[in-house]
Amino acid sequence: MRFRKIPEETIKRLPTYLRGILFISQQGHHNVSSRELADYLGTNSWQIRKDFSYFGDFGTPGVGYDTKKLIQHIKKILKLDIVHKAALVGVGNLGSAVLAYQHFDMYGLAISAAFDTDPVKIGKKINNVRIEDASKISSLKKRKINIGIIAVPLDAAKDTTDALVKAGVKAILNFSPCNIIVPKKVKVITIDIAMDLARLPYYL
Amino acid sequence: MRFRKIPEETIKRLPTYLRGILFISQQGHHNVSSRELADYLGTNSWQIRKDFSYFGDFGTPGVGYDTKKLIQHIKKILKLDIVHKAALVGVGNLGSAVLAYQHFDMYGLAISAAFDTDPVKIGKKINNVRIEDASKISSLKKRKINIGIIAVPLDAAKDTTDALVKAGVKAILNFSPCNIIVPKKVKVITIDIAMDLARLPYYL
DNA sequence: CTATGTGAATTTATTCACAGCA
DNA sequence: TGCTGTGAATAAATTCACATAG
Repeated sequence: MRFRKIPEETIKRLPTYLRGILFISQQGHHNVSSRELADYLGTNSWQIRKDFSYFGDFGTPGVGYDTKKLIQHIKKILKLDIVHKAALVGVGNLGSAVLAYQHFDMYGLAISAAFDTDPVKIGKKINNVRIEDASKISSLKKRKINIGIIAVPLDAAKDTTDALVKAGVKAILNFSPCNIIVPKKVKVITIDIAMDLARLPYYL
Repeated sequence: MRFRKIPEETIKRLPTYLRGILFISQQGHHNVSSRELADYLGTNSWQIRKDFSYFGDFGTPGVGYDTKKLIQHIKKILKLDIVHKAALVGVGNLGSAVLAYQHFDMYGLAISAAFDTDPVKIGKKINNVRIEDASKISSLKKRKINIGIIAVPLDAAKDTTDALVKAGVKAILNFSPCNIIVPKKVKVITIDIAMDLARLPYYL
């Protein structure tokens, strides 16, 4: 294996691969070929082999990949080998959905704090997470939580972003349909649901 | 202007551009330069000009783009110039969030049907949409609704997909963390929230 | 003089095709 | 023989640089 920088597009695909391999592993398979994984995920085998080739020789020609080893290695690359805590801001419909979402733990992710401004919600517990007053976002620094999830209404997005950045958050998942402005060292991934839905008619 | 195929990546950016131009237009500006739009959206001006160049000469050198014309034209390309009806399946936390989402109408999109299997939910109204029994998905064909949104739990995703396809749905927004299998003529866009969150630790 | 539109250059990603190993 | 790993070929997207138009 030759060392090379892992392309951004490969990084984007890794979580999907991880999901697929975890599933196949749970089915009791100790090995998986690039073809099998590709069929399961709806991709093609050469893409998978190329992607895997960026970070090591894991496969056995004629056999395939050791699922356990592969899971460990992908987790390591994505830094999912240690548990990360995330803080949710905005416990409305979308925020509640995120809190209740069942599929984070397999990636070593846990939402361990939630904030809202609504006095009715503050103090309540959802999925074992107590909702705190949004003014307490600053406490994230002490609690060593450096991932934030923004699920507040559009007009509160800017202030929420600023509060998270001030609290030392280094990565943000943003559900607001807007460009949030952060220092360069902070990574933002935006999921704009309306934008993806708006793209569908084009393909009709 | 020279005719060329619009690249897929350009199509993906168009809804964002549309959002930005709509905002700037609502502020009372009749013109916008590629630089202004780029600053607002957090991108760069040459990307915007290149993207726009694929579908016409809209700009006036020295001035910029006419916002009204640009909005109309982008809507036309994305086929958002006519109102599209979408059907939501699964009115849990996430489904409710999607139903309550305020940002669809500016794209000419309306969720006009909702389905669930829970008898407690069936018959209730959320955001003026009555929740119907999931067995009635087949009625979408008659109602000329050809966009589906899947917000059901993972184990119900396959059956829901099949029901939507059978009902003549031609485009699907899928929130389930799985590869749903559809005929080639059906377009699927998957939003896997856990996958995007799982990518964040990598950048820490 | 300002901002568009676009060829050309560059970078990045995908696909192919096959050598080489179990 | 079956499947990996990877150079090489191809395709696609981004970035630049500048001629051109108002």
